[in-house]
Amino acid sequence: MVDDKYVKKIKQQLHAAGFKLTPQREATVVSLLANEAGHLSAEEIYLRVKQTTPDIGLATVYRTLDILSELRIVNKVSFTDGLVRYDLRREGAQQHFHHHLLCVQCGKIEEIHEDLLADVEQVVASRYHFQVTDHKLTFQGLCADCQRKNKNQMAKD
Amino acid sequence: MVDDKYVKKIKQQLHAAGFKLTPQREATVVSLLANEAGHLSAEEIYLRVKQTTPDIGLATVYRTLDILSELRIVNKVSFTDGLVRYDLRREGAQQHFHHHLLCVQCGKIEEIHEDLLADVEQVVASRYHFQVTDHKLTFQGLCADCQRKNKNQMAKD
DNA sequence: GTTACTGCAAAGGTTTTGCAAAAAG
DNA sequence: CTTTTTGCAAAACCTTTGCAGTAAC
Repeated sequence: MVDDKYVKKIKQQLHAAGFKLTPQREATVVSLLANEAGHLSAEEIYLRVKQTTPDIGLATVYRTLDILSELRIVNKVSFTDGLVRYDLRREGAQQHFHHHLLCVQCGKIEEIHEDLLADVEQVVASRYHFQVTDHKLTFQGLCADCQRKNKNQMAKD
Repeated sequence: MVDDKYVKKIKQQLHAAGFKLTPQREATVVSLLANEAGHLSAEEIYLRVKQTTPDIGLATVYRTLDILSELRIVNKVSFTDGLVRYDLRREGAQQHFHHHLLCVQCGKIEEIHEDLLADVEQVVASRYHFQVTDHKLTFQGLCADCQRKNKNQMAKD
């Protein structure tokens, strides 16, 4: 299911940073890799990991996510519901160029894996003397589904 | 100190939406207007309002911020520390075009009041059929100060 | 007068921490 | 063997809620 190469690579990164390779950490990494969609909260990740590793504790998941975050293997993202969510940084084209579309009506979060900000980062660097290492971009609005629903609703009224 | 016109306008908006104009709400609005920098957490706003209105409660500040947020007078923003912060939406050029530069070293948050995303929003609308009403853009990296500090530090080593 | 609003304290939810036991290297 | 890591429970945190009293309209 999950590409073993990624798991190995992340294990190497952990090892290189002096962390021990415990089953709990591996299970968490595997679980993150298995979840394509991303944007899971710590609790959601915990529930998933628990399916394969039932005796893991929530605190361990938090601690593992902190480590993965520190090693820049996952990104912390935060919308306005006061919950921190975690995204795996994937290889290649997707790694740095990853934006969100948050529907204000149904709450769905879509992802864009396309670099829309290359030009903008240039501007920021030169005009504001700010050395950009990463960015977070979220658009709020209406997803295609909700636009359609609203149109149908209006037709009824 | 604070431009009275803005206070009046916001009071009108509250009134129009059927809310009562209490001293606590006015004090909160005045305090938000007095703080140019923005990005304050509920607690920070509470402490500021308390200076002029000592017997206000934290819950009231939360409730007021909820109302102001609902009326789109303030924006909720959230960085990765799990705290919700509030930004006053100002008039004119600044209202929709407001991005953040977060320094990962010193934690300072700078603002850009310039629309960098007009083109990008066009792309999102047409390519992803997503109707954008708002956006949140944060760049992480090193501010000019920290870049300089790091350079000096390296010279020493 | 009615209704909405307030402060307080208690409850709710998420995240962190202390600690003794267990496991990794 | 030493050091890190774990699970649990308790604590710490931010935010919301219930309620009786108060203030706005």
